[in-house]
Amino acid sequence: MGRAPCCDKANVKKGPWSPEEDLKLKEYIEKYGTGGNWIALPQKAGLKRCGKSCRLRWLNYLRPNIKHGEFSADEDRIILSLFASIGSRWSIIAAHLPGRTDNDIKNYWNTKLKKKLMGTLIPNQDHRFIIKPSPPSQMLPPPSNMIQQSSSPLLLPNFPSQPLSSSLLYRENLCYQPSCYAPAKSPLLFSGLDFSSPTSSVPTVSLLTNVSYPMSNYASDSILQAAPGDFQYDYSQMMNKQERTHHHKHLQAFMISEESHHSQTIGVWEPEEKCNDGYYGEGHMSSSSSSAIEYDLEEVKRLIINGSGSNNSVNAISSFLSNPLY
DNA sequence: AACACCTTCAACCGCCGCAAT
DNA sequence: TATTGCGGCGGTTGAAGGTGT
Repeated sequence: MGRAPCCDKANVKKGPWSPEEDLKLKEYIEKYGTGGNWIALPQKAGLKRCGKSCRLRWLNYLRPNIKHGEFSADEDRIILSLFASIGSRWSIIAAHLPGRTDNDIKNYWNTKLKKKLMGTLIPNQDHRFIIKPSPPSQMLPPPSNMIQQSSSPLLLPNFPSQPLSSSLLYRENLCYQPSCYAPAKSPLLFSGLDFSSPTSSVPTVSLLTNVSYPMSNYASDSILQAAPGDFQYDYSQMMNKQERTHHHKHLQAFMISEESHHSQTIGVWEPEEKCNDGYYGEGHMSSSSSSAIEYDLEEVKRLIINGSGSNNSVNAISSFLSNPLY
């Protein structure tokens, strides 16, 4: 049996809202609130609209302190960083941008930001993409054990030749996703990476992500990783249990050492099923390594708070945004 | 000026999670 | 435990305006 419609489709108005309707809705909500029942609201407010439509209109347009207009560079940075971390979870991203709605950010991403990003990539003959190199003056010296030592652009395997759908990067678990946002000049980008090997056990470098998930098909199963300057999100707020179980069956935590530029295993998480508080964190580390992750996460937090120059996430996005080719 | 194509973004659609029953 | 209904979310659509030819 299908669900009953939330309203009588035949008797509700659709399409753009008139100023009169806006006024009615605004005045009603300011006077009585939503009453926790959007379905009943339109009738009470004298509107021939679906409750969902009223809710959307209020949240995206009428409610106080909505910010319209151009997105700032800072907002760009936040969106990019969060998208790299959590994908197209617009409501979560919107929560980090006061005055912006998820719809706004989604539209902005789909119409502008994504294109800016694509503008930094150059397709070559075999449908791979390369990152436009930054001017030499901005290049940092590469680490000694860097896989790609040349000054030529970094090759990204199998980058989709189709325009990116809003959630493709996340959903396809593209291991090179963070590099899309990173300027080629970042040494960490190259550290210990072998993007070309589907079976490589070397995790991707999580440049912009906080603690990234899920990990790629190219890396070994689901790998959770952190980079210096990254910070820990409570992913229990971002994924439901089913998702977590799916993505984190055999969790491993990695720390990318900025000094040595190679991956270093610092702990292995127990399978998610064993977790009972819905939080991926210290409590679930195997005992032999729990202190390691605790210390490192604290260190990571400290780096963020102190802004001690190791904040690769921020630096990478800043570099990306300040790249003259951007 | 007229037409075609492109871009933007408000609004809709359908699905999901969760609380109430 | 199963069902129902609502709020919330992300993906998609299509009208309107902009731009190019």
